[in-house]
This record gives sequence, C-alpha cells and structure tokens, in this order.
Amino acid sequence: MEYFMMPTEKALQQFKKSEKDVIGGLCSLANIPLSPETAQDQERRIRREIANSNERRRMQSINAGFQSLKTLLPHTDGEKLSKAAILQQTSDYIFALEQEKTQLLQQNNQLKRFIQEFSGSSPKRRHILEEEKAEELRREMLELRQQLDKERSARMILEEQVRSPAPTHHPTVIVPAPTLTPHHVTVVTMSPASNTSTVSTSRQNLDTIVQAIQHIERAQERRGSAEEERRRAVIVSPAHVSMDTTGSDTASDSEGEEDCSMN
DNA sequence: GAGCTCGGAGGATTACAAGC
DNA sequence: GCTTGTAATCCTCCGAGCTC
Repeated sequence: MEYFMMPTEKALQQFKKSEKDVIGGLCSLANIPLSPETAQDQERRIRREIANSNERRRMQSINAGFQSLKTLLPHTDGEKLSKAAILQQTSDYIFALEQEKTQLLQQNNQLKRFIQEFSGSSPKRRHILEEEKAEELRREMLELRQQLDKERSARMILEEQVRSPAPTHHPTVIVPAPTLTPHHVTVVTMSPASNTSTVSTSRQNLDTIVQAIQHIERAQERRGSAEEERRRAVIVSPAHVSMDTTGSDTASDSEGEEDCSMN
C-alpha cells in the first residue's frame, strides 16, 4: 500500500539497487569475476549486511530488556503489553515501591522510638523527659493564668454593674476581702445576662459564688467573732448593695488582693 | 576509520470497528 | 459471518553523527 505512495524516482532507485544486489549475488555464486565497480558494490553490500546484523542484535537486546522488565512487573503473566505500556507500568510500579519503602521506614522509626522508651531510660533520656514535663507544667500554668485573667475581667464588669445607679433585682453576695484592712468588701452579683447567656457564663457566676462562700467560711474561722461575721458577710438586697458599695473604695482597691483570693 | 547509536522510512502483522 | 478500512505496533533497512 505504502509502496504505491512512494515517489516514483525513489521506487525506481530501490528497484535498481536490489537488481544490482541480485546480480552481484548471482555472480559470486557462479564465480564470475566482477568488474571493479561491482566489487565495490559487493563490499558495500557486505558492510551493509554487517551493519544490519548489528542493528538486529541491538534490537534484540532492547527487546530482551523489555521482556525482563515485564517479568518484574506484578500480574503481567500472559498479559500482552506494548513497549510503551511496559515502560509506563514500570514507572508506576517503582513509584509505588518507593512510597511503600517510605512508609515502612516511618513505621520502623516509630517502633525504634517505642523500644528505646521502654527499655530503661538513660540519665540523658531522663533529663529530656524531665524537661518535657517542666515544659508541660509551664503550659498548664499559662493556661490557668489566662483563665484567671478572663474571670477577673468578668468580675470587673459585674462590679461595674453593681456600682451603676439603676437598681438590680439579682441576688448579691458581699464577700469579705481577705486582707487586714477591715472595711474592704468584695461584691459579687449574679448578672442579668446569666439567665440568657451561655452556659460558661452561668458556670463562672456559680464558681464565683462558691468561692465567695468558701471565703466567708475561712473568714469565720479566722475571726471567730459573730458580730464581725454579721457585718462583713451578709446577703442583702440589691438596693442595699448599691448603697453600701458606692460608699466604699472596694472595687478599685481590692483589685490587687483579689488575685490572692481567687487563687 | 571502524563500530555503535539514533532516527526516519517502509513493510508486515494484528486487532478492531463498520458496513454488507 | 465475511470483507474492508484503519490504527497500532514491530521489525528491518539505511544514512548520519558520535566515540574511541
């Protein structure tokens, strides 16, 4: 088919060449002495044959390589694969093997660490573990401090509400300040928001009340005086509170001391 | 310069779809 | 089911370029 599409000149050239080959071959078979030109052609033909043979061998080695590659591929027994497919699948297979290798190395390292941890720790290792523990404690302290700051600011807001002139109808607890100054009191009010706000706010309020009660109990133990108890820790109405607290310098002065009471 | 490698051209073979 | 056209793949040949 493609032969007929070939340019006429080329076809003719090829035909002439093969004709020469045939003639040369016949002459050599018949021991007919060749003209100098034909001998040259024959030499060329021999060279060509050698080159072709080499090319065949090269192709055979390439194909052998492809076959050996194919045998290394998984699940290719009897499956027909082109050279391109063999190359592609080989590439994929190598990639998959490398992934698997990486995964296995990671597992190996994990197991090594595990064994090291459980096979008696060296002083150095112990030191490292202690450092880690200390770091963990530092983190916990930091978290507690942040939580404390939050609670403090929440309480400041509450105190601000207490100091405001508008009367509130929420239960208020006056907590004796844990200081030596006898007239300092801390006012803790259930905020109106506690009814509608989030659970965390209610929890904060509840915690504050509990802490206030504990404070009172401690104060009672310390002072032992019934009269002082009555004066320093009373549950009063909101109107009372606003009157009492506005007169005192509690809110601002007790700020630093609350840290101790809260902690 | 001989040998080797590479790329292009052409032919053979095979698989598959479409038309009858 | 058979024929035909087509695409894909492989092999061989050949010339050109590179290496030792």
